[in-house]
Amino acid sequence: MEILKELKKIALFKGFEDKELLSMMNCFSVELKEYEKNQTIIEQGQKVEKVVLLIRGEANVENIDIFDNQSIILNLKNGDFFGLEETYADKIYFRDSLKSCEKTIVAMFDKTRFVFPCENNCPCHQKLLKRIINYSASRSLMLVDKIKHLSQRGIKEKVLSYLHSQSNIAGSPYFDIPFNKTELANYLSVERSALSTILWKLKKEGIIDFEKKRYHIKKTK
Amino acid sequence: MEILKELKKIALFKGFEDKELLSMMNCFSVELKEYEKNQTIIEQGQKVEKVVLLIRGEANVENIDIFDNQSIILNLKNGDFFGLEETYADKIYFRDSLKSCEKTIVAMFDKTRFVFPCENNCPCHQKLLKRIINYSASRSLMLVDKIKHLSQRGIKEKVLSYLHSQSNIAGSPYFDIPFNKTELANYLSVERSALSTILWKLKKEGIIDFEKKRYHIKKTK
DNA sequence: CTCCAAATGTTGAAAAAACAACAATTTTTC
DNA sequence: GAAAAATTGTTGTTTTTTCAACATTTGGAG
Repeated sequence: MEILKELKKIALFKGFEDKELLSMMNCFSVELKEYEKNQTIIEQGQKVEKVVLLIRGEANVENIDIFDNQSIILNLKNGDFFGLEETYADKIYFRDSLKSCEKTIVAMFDKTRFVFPCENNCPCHQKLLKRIINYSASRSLMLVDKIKHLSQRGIKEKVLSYLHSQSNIAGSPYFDIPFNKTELANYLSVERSALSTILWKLKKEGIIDFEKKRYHIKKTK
Repeated sequence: MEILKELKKIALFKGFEDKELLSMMNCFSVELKEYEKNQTIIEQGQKVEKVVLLIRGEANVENIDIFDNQSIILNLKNGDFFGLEETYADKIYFRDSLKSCEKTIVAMFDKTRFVFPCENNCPCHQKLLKRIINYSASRSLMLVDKIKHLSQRGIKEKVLSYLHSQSNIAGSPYFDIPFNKTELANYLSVERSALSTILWKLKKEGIIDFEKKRYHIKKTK
């Protein structure tokens, strides 16, 4: 079965046997769905009924605020969840939308299984729970990181803060980021054209280098 | 014992019996500590060895960034954890500091117990785990909220986004916030004097009202 | 290959925020 | 309750960002 291979690639299911995965999929009534580029997977305001796991592709968590402006909150890749926090925190409605950036495959999990583990006490729940906690904790830390970037006063500081953090995650001064320039401006919540100007200024000053989505931090600080 | 009464007030331990609490405290080698105003409870860069639970008082999560600027990431109250995410995400060092804003009592939990539940499979772990997940998930959602405020382009939009969200949490147009003006500016990462000007402008326009830490949203949108 | 659309870069003017310095007010401390 | 310290408000100047409009480049789709 094709899907099992995909699932096993995801950190959350590392080391799971085919049998375990199948029982898990049955237990959570997993439903696979496929989306084209720029489709809405979950709409802001919708009821929290499913937990979405990105199997393949890429999607953005987006929000329309009280002033009717749209912003990208997060970028999700395969292995990422959407709706996990809402489920565990007993939220009724989604406050953000999930939109595919490209051809995307997701697994829809029945939310109730996350809240009430199955009667037959299937072992996958125990195993999963620990990983889910780890996942949720990591996500929190990532959000704190984003807060740190957004808290920077100027565009220069914001983008350098972000690039340093990406470099740390990659463990190298050379790294790819998941955004093009327009999306990066959106992520950092700054004017695209101003970001463009500043990136080139930093390049000319020999502080960074970039080409498409690949960046290089030449000078630390 | 005084401490048991304090613990029972905390949402995390609601419904726990004295016996359970005592066994839990023993199991986690809980150590109580008291801090005066403006003391450093945990210093950025320190090793993650304890999980801190605020029992009484108030503390800020603060960070000094790569440009040596300090900012308040979060404000913690009784019932809030510090270090939980780092523990579950297997981080080695703290990337933020925890500083008391007033006289504060904290419980220091041995981190290893969070990672490896005790051999005797004590029931408190099971019970706690579920609540910890709920806590962690709620925190994530709160962080996403903060991101939404910081993503606003102008000071006016930032502060209104924050006040609306506080009003929602309180479930009323009248509500208290945990910050004075200086701290609010810090939290929203804007210039204090500029924030002051804008708050008064909003007041004169009849959009909001405020007095000390109490605010009132008069017009929605 | 050509055309079209999207992404990216550039510029100048307008708006907003930061900064700095100081006045007024409130809170704390002795 | 007076003095000191911290918080808050005010103002003018400087700097930065946004905004708007357009040029250039890139990346498909046919």
